[in-house]
Parts: sequence; C-alpha cells; structure tokens
Amino acid sequence: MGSSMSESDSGDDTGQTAESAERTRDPYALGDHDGERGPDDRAVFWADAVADEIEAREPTEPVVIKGAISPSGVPHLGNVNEIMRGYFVAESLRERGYEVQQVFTTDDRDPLRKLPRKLADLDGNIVDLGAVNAGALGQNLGRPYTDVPDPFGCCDSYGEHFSNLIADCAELLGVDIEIVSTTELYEDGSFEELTRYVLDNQDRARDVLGEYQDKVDADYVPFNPICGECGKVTETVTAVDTDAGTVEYRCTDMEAGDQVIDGCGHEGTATLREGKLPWRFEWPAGWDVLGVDFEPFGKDHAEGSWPSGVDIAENVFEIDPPVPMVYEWFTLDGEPFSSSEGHVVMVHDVLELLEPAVVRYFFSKDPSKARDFSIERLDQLVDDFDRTERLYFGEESGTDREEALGERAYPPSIRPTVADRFDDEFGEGAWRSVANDRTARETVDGLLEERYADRIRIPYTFAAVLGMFDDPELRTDVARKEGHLADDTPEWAVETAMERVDLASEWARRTDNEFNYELKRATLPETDFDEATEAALDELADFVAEGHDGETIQGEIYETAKRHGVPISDFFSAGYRLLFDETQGPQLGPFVAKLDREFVVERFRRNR
RNA sequence: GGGCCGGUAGCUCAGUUGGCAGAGCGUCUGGCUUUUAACCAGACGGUCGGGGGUUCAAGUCCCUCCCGGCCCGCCA
Repeated sequence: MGSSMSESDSGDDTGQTAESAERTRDPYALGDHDGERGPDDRAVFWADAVADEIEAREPTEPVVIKGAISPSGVPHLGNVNEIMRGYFVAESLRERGYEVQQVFTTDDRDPLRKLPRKLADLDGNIVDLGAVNAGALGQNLGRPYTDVPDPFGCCDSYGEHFSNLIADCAELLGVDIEIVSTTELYEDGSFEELTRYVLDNQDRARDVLGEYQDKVDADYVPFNPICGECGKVTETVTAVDTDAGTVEYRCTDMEAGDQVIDGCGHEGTATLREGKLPWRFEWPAGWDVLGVDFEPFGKDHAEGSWPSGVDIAENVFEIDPPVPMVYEWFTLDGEPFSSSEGHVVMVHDVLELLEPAVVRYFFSKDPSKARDFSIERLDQLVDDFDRTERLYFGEESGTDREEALGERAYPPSIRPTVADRFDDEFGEGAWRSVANDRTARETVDGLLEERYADRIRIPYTFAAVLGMFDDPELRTDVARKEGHLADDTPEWAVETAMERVDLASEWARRTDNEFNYELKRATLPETDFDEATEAALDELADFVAEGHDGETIQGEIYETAKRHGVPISDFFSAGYRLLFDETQGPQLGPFVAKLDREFVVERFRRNR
C-alpha cells in the first residue's frame, strides 16, 4: 500500500488509489503488505490479512461476505470452503467491531447438465443414482435446478434439496449464514434492473466479455431465457425489447460437455425475470445486488472467471469488485473430491469422527496450500488442534509465530462450541446468535477465558483405546486413573472430554487401524511365547478363574510377570496378542474382568 | 504450448524486512522399580523438488528444469 493511500482516505471518494485497487484485485495477494507500515504490520493469520484489505476500503455495515455453490449434487467438505473461509474473515471483522453478514448464494437457476452418479438424502447419506428414479430425473436435463423435482420427494425441487444440505453443513458447524436463492433473485426482480442494463448495453458487454471468450460474437446476447414450452434454459435470443421488458427466443440445442441437450424448437417470448444471465455476468451482478465486500473462491475461478468478473464489474456495471481470495482445493485421502463419483465426505460424516471445533480449525489453515483431508491420519489433525488450544491457554510454549497464530485462529474455531456448551448462560437459543449479537459475543468470550480454559482433552488415539470399553463409567474411571481427569474436573469438562471417545472409536472402526481392537473371539491368534511366558499365562488363567475384579487382576498381571521373570511390557503384549492379535490395547485387567470368564481362562491357556 | 498456485524431517505442517533449518506426531534409548498405552528426559532424523545466478550471507530474491494441481473451448 503506497503512501498515497493515506491521502486518498480523506478526500478521494473512490476510496482507493489505482495502486491499492490493483493490489486488492490480485486474488492471490492475501493482504501481502509492502511493508509501508513496517514488518510488524504483517498479519500472522491469513483471515486478519484479508480483513485488513476489507477494512482499508472503509466498507459500509453490515460488511457482506459471500460464498456460493451450485446445488448440483452432494456438497462435500471441499465445498465447505465457501462457508468456512468466509467465516474466519467474518469473525476477524466482528472482533474489530464490524457488523458482518455472511450470505451464500445457491446457483439454483443453473440448468441441470448431467446426472451425478451419487446423490445424498437430507440426512447426509450418500445414495446411488439407481436408488432414485433416474429416468424421471433425466427428463429434466437443461432445466433450472429449482424446476427439477426433488428425486427424494422431500423438498420442493432438486435445487432446494441440495441447498438444504448446504444449509445443514453451516448449521452443523455453527456458522450463521443467510442462504439466497439465485432463482429467487430473478423471480423477485432483484436482478431485473441489471439484466435490462446489460441488454441495453450489449455492445459494451460483448466487447468486455469478448476479451475473455472467443465465442462472443455479434449475435451473442448476454441473457438465457427459460423456454415457456419445455422449461429448459435456452441460448438463442432472436430479439430484445427492454422497454417492454421481454426477449424473443428459439429453444435450440444446448451443449453440455460432450452431451447435447435437445431444444424443443419452441419460439416464444420471455420476461427479464424468466431467464438468467450467463455466469460471467451473473457473478458480478450478485456483487452489486448483494453489496458484496469479500468473496473467497476456488482456484478454478482464479484465472478465468475472476479477471473477467473484475472487468465486467468495473467496465460494464461500473461497480467495485469485492476483495477476492483464492483457496486451494482439498483432496480426500490423497484423491480429488468427486461428487459425481462418490469420493466425498460430507460435514455430516466428518462430525461422526471429529468435534466441530476441530473441523473449523482445519479450515483456519493457510488457504493457499493444497491440503489432504486424511481420514487415516485424523489423529494428527486433532493433536494439532489440541496443541493450538494449549498454546492459546498458555499451557504450552511454542515459537512466537505459533503462539501468535494460535491466539488468532483458536477463538473463532472454538467460539460456537463454547456458546453451545454453556448455552444456559444465554437466553433461550440466544447462543445461536453469537455471530451478530455483540452482548452474546462478550458473554461467550468471557466464558472462553474464564471457564472453557478448564476443558480437558484426551489424546485422540487414547480416546480410541478407551472406546474398547462399552461401559461409559469404566471409560471415565480409566481416563481418571490415567490422570486425564482429576477429582476436581468440572462435570461439563468430563463430558467434553469423554465425547471424544465415541468419535475416536468410530474413526478406529472405520479405518480399521491399530486402535480398532477387535476381540478375536472365534479363533486363537498365532503366538510364539517362550516357556516362562506360557507358565505365567497359565498361572494368570488360574487367577482369573477364581473370579476377581478388574483392579485386582491388573495388579496380579504385574505380580505374575515378575514371578516368572517376564518383562512387564512383554507380558502385557502377550495378553493383547491372545485377545486382539495386537501388541497394545486397553488397560488389560478391567477389560478381561468385563469378558465372560470361561473365554478368558481358555484363551490365556491357549486352548481356543 | 502459455499463465497461475504449490513442492521444507518417515507423517502433518510452521518458517514475517535475505541472517546458525523448526514444531508436533512417529521411531529409537533411558526414567517412572503396581499399573501396557500414558507421562518425563534424551537421541536419531533434512542436498529446504533438481541445477545455475545475485549476495559477506538464499528455504527466502532472479533464471531454468522436474513433479502435482488449476486456468487458457463451453459451462459453472
């Protein structure tokens, strides 16, 4: 930012110098300061850097942060970038006292171009296309998503079905967004003025877009009416009458990838509300209608749509484009997400494995880096989160940068959790309004510092081990005995800690990793014990046969091992080998005490 | 073919105006001699994708090449 910026702040009503505007048009810039205000000015957390850019433009409140998605199919974790990247910027601005609104458009007037092979019901279960009436769905190719019947029959349309799923994702993550249907923006006239404007200035529109798209020729009309006969989005406009507010069209064939969707040949008239702007115009039009100040988008938009969008915004609509930010895409277990092929994971699924705060934390990481969401290695993500949390509460020290980053990234990750956990501190359901209610924010931030600091985290992998115990009380007892819980740990903190056990054991089960301790009941695992170990096992079997509680058996394991000169850890491993065919496992004494005695005795004797 | 983003320890990543390559986990060793996992201490571990250049000094700046992804038709 040049020194001229400060001069323009006072007088220049554009609010920006060419230099600063140039810089904030770079979607990769992420608030890359030029050091004018010194190196200390550089924000450690990317969301703060973006917030700096937005603030420099002196936005009117509420500051509007937008995201968007096409409701074309399963909304996966990658799509959630649109919600969560904006969320962290929103929170950064709210912490500075700004009122911020997160709006999310569903591009539901876009035509259905092909049938995805996988869909999802409203509960977030992925289902095969074959599970619904694919034939009936196929009849709707070319029609706007909001005019396609919901294949599940539960919502008003296909578009609404998947928009609802996106709304659920935000809800599940505690993010307050307002969903705006693009179809509604057309139908209620919000887009009408801009549509008329574009059609009145077609030459300009063509000139600008033609710089980016070769197909824009003299016949190109930047409007796609919906056929009054077959309901498809058409591409051939034959006449425009903006005074009457109508266009005439012929319903011609539409190319969709390598497929062609047949037009019905109908010739008719449509109003400016009965159609849509092409995407390259629709995106900037949304910035204007919704007053968008910031919008994150995937890297696929960075080189094509964004530059043309800026050009169209400035030279056709004559508005300022929002502050942009590109995010890299995630992979899932090393492979790209694919809604149509079912290589996806939804927020609904992820929350069976992770606390919402950890999921939010995942999205607080540098957007410019491609990241793998590795189900196998979820324990690393959770450990990372736990460490950041300890850094935040000063329970552990790290590098200056780590501590500064934790200071900034942790509060927005945990805030909805804190509000939820102490919801009785708020009015009825008021914790949900934390985003925009200043009083509620103060309350939640106070709770975070004063009460949530006492939370307890059990390491994720150990939580998976505890999952071996079905009995909740036994889980808690073991956690307590291992020093994770103290006598004075508040009840809510015990609950918070123990909630992770179900998540981690689900993870162990799903990945079938070394923490998935499956009791090998049916067959005796292969073993290779020395004589001393075998003698010790026989003796331990006798002891178990007498009937003792878990605590006593645990002690006897040590005693038995000692008597036979078997190293303690080897003896435990022998037990785990016999029961699980593993070298580790849950605390052995309490565990075997819970099993039927005869099985344990026979197993320790290596009989079956 | 052209443009853009990324490539740092086995894994996940952090490295702010160029200034002695870092963390966590994993691994190994030792400690806690009745509580395996836990916890504590220590160690091992890197041609910072390769090569060249600028500089007293390069993970960081420049050039070039390699790898992965995206864009440069349409669509979104």
